[in-house]
Amino acid sequence: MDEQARIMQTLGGVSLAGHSVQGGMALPPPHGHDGTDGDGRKQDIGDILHQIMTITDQSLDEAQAKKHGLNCHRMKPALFSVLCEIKEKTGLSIRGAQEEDPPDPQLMRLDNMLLAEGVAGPEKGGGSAAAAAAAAAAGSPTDNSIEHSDYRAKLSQIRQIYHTELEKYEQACNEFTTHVMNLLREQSRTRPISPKEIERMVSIIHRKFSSIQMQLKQSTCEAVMILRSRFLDARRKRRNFSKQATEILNEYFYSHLSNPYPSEEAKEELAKKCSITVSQVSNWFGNKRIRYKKNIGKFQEEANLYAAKTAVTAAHAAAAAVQNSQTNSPTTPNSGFQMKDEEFQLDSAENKNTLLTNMFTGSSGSFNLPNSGDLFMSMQNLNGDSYQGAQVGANVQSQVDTLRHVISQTAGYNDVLGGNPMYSPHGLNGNGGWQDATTPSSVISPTEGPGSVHSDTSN
DNA sequence: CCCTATGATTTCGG
DNA sequence: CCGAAATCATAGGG
Repeated sequence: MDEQARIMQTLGGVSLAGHSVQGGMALPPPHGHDGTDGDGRKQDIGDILHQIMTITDQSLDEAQAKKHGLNCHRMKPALFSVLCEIKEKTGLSIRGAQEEDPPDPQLMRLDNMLLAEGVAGPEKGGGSAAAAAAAAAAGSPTDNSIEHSDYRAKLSQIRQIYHTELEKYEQACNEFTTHVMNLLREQSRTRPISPKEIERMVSIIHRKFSSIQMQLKQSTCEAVMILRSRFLDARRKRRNFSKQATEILNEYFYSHLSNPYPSEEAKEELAKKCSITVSQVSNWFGNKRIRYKKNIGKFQEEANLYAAKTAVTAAHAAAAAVQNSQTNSPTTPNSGFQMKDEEFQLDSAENKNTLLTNMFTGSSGSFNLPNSGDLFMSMQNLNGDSYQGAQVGANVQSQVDTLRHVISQTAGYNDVLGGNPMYSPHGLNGNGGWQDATTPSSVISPTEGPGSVHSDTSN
């Protein structure tokens, strides 16, 4: 036991010195005890330790030979186990000092962003997808998708660089890790290196490499941001929609004035017709609603224009029927329809609308009005739902004049075609919202909409 | 260069 | 997530 303690003491010093190779040579044997018997062995141990300490100073072959010699030394197992014990003690304190790695929030943020941008995500086609997008963009006349494909091409470029770099880092990391692990494993035969320590070493290496990765991610993020600001932000440099698109949108808007909220399908259709996106349609209607409501007066002309236009369009469809049912007595148009007057005792203007509408709807059964059966809707549609009407009547050409005649003979209704501000925004209630089309209020004077009408936002 | 129109974005409420 | 409202930023006309 006495001897054991001595060895321990000696090794304690050596082991620590060996850790941060600074001893250079074995410590002198500790003093203060009777050491007459173990002198030879002490010499032995000192020799071994010296060899261990200086092993790195020697040439490879030499060291290899020496190592082998050490490995076969009779004292080796005992020494080694003691070294391990000591190491265990010091190792604990080291391990306690630096605990598990925290899931770096910065890295998480970068990862999330890269994922969101589609840079880090699954390879979903990669360049081929971009090529396809470019091809699609080239094929279609949608002008903003050209920029978009450009953006995507650049993005996929970034993505490619990112991936190759990442792969490179990963490979290097793995190589280095295995190299170090082999080294340590090899050394663990002569030095007390526990598997846990190897693990720790590996994790340190990984941390180092992941910090490099983070730099890569960081710069990739920056690149994406720059790209975004160059392209996507350029969408703020808006292009006005084509005249035709605006036309179509306005037609829809004014023909659904009582409820200008296109359904998803309607939006899609409008988007297709206008060569814009659905969200652009939504934007347009959002803007239109708010701006219309804010200053109805300003939109009167436009409203009348489109009302007239659609009325005329509808007229195309209806003209034929109108013509052969009665061309000479338009003042009593309800003769041929099953209208019940008592149900339509509204003010005269609307009554006229009703008459005309019923003329149209009654004579041409192909008017599939959204709320068919609802006469108020029909009235409002006269103002007029040309959406379906345009399709139905597109081929009728020559009856415009007839219809004009019919309309003008319908007392007072020539306002519609004349463009006078008689157009009434049905369905827009006084609170600044569009109410349900099925419960229309009485007509609001166009010049007395919610809030000031003619002042605009002169703030 | 100013002014208005207009498409897009942001903010806020349901 | 949708829509209202406010706001931003540019287009486009004079």
